[in-house]
Amino acid sequence: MTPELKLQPLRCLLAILDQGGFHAAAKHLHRSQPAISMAVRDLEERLGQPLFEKGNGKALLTPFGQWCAPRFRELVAHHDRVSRDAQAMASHRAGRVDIAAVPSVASRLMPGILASFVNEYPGIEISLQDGHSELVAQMVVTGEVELGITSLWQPQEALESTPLLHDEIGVVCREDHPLAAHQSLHWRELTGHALIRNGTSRLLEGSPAEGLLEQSALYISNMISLTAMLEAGIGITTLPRLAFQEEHDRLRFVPLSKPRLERRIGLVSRANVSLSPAAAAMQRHVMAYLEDRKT
Amino acid sequence: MTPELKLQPLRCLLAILDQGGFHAAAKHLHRSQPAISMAVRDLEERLGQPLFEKGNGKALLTPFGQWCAPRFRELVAHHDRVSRDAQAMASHRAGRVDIAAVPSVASRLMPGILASFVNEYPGIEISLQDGHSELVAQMVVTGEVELGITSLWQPQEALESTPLLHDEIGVVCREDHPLAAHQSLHWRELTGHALIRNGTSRLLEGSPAEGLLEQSALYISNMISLTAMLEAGIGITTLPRLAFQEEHDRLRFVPLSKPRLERRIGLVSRANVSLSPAAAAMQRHVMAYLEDRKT
DNA sequence: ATAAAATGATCAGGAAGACTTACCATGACG
DNA sequence: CGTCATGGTAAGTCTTCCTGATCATTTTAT
Repeated sequence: MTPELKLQPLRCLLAILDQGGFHAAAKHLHRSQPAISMAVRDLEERLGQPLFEKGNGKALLTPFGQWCAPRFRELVAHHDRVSRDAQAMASHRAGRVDIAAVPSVASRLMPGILASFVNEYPGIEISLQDGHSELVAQMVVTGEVELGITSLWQPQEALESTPLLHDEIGVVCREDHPLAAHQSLHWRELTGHALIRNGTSRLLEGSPAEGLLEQSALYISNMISLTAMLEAGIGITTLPRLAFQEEHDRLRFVPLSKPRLERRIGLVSRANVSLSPAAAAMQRHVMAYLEDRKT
Repeated sequence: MTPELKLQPLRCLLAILDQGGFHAAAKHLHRSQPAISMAVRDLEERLGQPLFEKGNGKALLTPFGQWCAPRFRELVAHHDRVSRDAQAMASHRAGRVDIAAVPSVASRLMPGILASFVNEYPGIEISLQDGHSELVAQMVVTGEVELGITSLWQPQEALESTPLLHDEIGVVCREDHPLAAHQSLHWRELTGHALIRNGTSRLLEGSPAEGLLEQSALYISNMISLTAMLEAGIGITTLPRLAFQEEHDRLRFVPLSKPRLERRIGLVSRANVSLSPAAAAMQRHVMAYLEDRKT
């Protein structure tokens, strides 16, 4: 019923109009002149009406042709737009990645990563949000974000993860605290000191130091508040090194050596679902960036 | 640089999505299944990115594919429209308009409009379908129809709209309902009465009467069912006047005066795309018809 | 007026592409 | 463990499309 108008003949028609003749159009399209003739005839047959006035030697549109031409032009333009956009999307020159990361990574690692990424892929839109590790994992599972950077808790069915770096756990206290002078600490040395729990405290769970958590009466989730409490000398806390702001001159970070604890930070994405081109580029970039940085 | 996307492979892709599998698509397109596979592979090669997830047995789009699919669908729809229009024009049927309208307009306004239109333009084919307001807008955007008559929700980028008329919102209840005797109503007077929500209830959102919706336990989308519920005295509802069938002798329409609410009905078409002659004629006709009718 | 040039149309042959038939690999299910 | 579904692959056939040569007609130049 409705004939299938192929794009090439339409392009021929438009080229004839733009270039002002069959021969010129042929040259413009890098085709031979008969090809143009045939394309036009094919179109005319499909539509059941002549597009060009016959008889006189010149290329002149029929009224029907005049009616068709702008629509054909629009259609071809539409095609080119779609094709170009898809091409741009496929080759990472456009697109969008949504990322979630735990706060420490978001504030200390991502700025550098994103700076070099936007430099390399200027067309890609990026959205970064932070949340605690389980929230990050959940956002990846639900598809709210495509990539997550978070603690590798335990292998989850729906997630695919790549380890990125190890982050050592240590004790944070004020510089004048008795523990501040140590080079490293055994967990027993913490007993008796007021311990403030925070969002990363669950990293102690399952280790010999787990018992310490039960003695702790304070839980502070906000990092700013936590820092203020530590500076006020209200107690000590445990943090991964990455989450400790090393610039703080009144606070000290002392690694826990027995047990030596660390969280493994990794890049997670949904399993069995391939990433968008933009997200794949981001994934490669993150991994390359951290690989470089290790050396 | 920009690959030439042929239409047939695009159709294959869409058929796979719509029919839910390669085999089903093949049957639908009267092709063999390998042809579909090859078409998809051809597309993927041109774009440089896979469109379908490999490995698992099911036909699942990659994110890139999900991004592409709606654009491809739009492009194919555009082609079909151009092809159909040209075909119609070639066969002296002078044209064709596809219109979508919200149900109230389709049932109460369009009969009169179309009656006079076919009288004036006997050669033009008309197709009218109805759907809720967002569906109408979407059909215009995708090019499934050229003209839409719908609630002007908020100005949309891809759409061009012309206001046609204002449609007052009111309360509909049975004639023996306590509210039926009023000439107009303040929204507070509705509290305590069982309110049935319907497809037009979102018109109350953002107004003082919005709170009423939360008390409502019933949502009925079908107008016939809604009328039956009202006649049974199960509750009251709000409707634009145009959606209320004035012939109903057991139901009453009482305007809401505080707040006075109205939906603006308008004629929408795609922006930056010229209408077919037939659609342009229809657009002029609709506007003239309603201008006449106001007086 | 006549030759020269340019227009588009036509035809046969060949290269490229698309479709089909037949067969293969894999995963779900009883 | 076999059966049925999925989609992927390979070789052969057929169609489509393009080219090169040639023709008919009109326009232009001498």
